[in-house]
Amino acid sequence: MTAARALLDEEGPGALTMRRLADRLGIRAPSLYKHLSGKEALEAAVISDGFAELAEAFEGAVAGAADPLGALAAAYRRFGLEKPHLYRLMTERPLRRDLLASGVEERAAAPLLAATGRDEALARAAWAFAHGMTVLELNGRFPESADLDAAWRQGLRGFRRP
Amino acid sequence: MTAARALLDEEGPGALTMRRLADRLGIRAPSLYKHLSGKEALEAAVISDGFAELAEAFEGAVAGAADPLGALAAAYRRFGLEKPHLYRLMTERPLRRDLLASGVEERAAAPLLAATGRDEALARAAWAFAHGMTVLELNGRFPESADLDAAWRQGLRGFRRP
DNA sequence: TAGAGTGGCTAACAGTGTTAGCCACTCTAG
DNA sequence: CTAGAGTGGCTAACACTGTTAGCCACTCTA
Repeated sequence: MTAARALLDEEGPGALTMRRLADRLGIRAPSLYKHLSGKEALEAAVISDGFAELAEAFEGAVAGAADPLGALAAAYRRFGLEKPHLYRLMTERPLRRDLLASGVEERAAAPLLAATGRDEALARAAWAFAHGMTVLELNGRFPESADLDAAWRQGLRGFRRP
Repeated sequence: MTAARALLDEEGPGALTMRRLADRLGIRAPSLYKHLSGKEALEAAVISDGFAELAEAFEGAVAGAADPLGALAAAYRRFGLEKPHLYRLMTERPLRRDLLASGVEERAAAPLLAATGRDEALARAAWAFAHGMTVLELNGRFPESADLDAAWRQGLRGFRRP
């Protein structure tokens, strides 16, 4: 399913089409259904990959970091900005967990939970903040002139001393 | 455009279709183009309405509130949960500001900016947190058992004392 | 009274996900 | 070695989507 991922990364979600994907594989669209149950399953496969990548980014970020929460936040933001289409696909809609590779969501969540000392409320609040900052930036909701680094610092300050 | 809004509220974004809207108005789809330039303009009109509603909710919430930030957060969450389709439409994608009713976005943003003492970084961080919490809840990303009130409290604590 | 503007209409196009049904190939069981 | 099943391609088609072209009737105004 690396073809699907390439399509998404290069041309955005509008290009992730059964026919476009089939084209890229030298096949006709209906033949895809011999391998996938449908578009939802295709997206779920891409999302599963995305979670694995995010987990790796997180694990790399916390390894030996003096400030794990800050490192996770930076890694999260970078992930969103570098792979915006994938990030949106992963977060935009309710997750079809039944179609997802098992354990992949938990693995991505683990480093944050560890960084907050297993304080679930704190972890959820920090995640919400990071997701909000990232998706609002991706969607161009902040003014061009906004100092987003300052907003990140401001937010993280509140999560660092429980 | 109250018909569009009804369609969205009652049946979700998948039902907000040019043909469905035309049906509801006793018209054929192409005739809509005599009044609107296309679907983007239709969505922008609905979004403009949404911003006005959100602004009213905010203005009502801060009026005489002892804790303006907490009141805004509660109003924000309530807005998202009560009108999930509208909320998603308003936040999910980059804004077509050129199609939006003028001033409506600023009006909705004003109460938060006031509540943070015009600290823009703080306002953006608080907004990102509230949006993250709301959209993650809407998308079913938190576990069923999660104590979201605790997460909201946890997050707001960090924004309250600058 | 002519002309312009308004707002409806049908027909059509290119695109979407998806299904039905057909056909060739390969692998395995007897 | 051959029969049968399974695999993985195919075309044709359906019901949708947003959108355009072109036509036609009505009303308002000069």
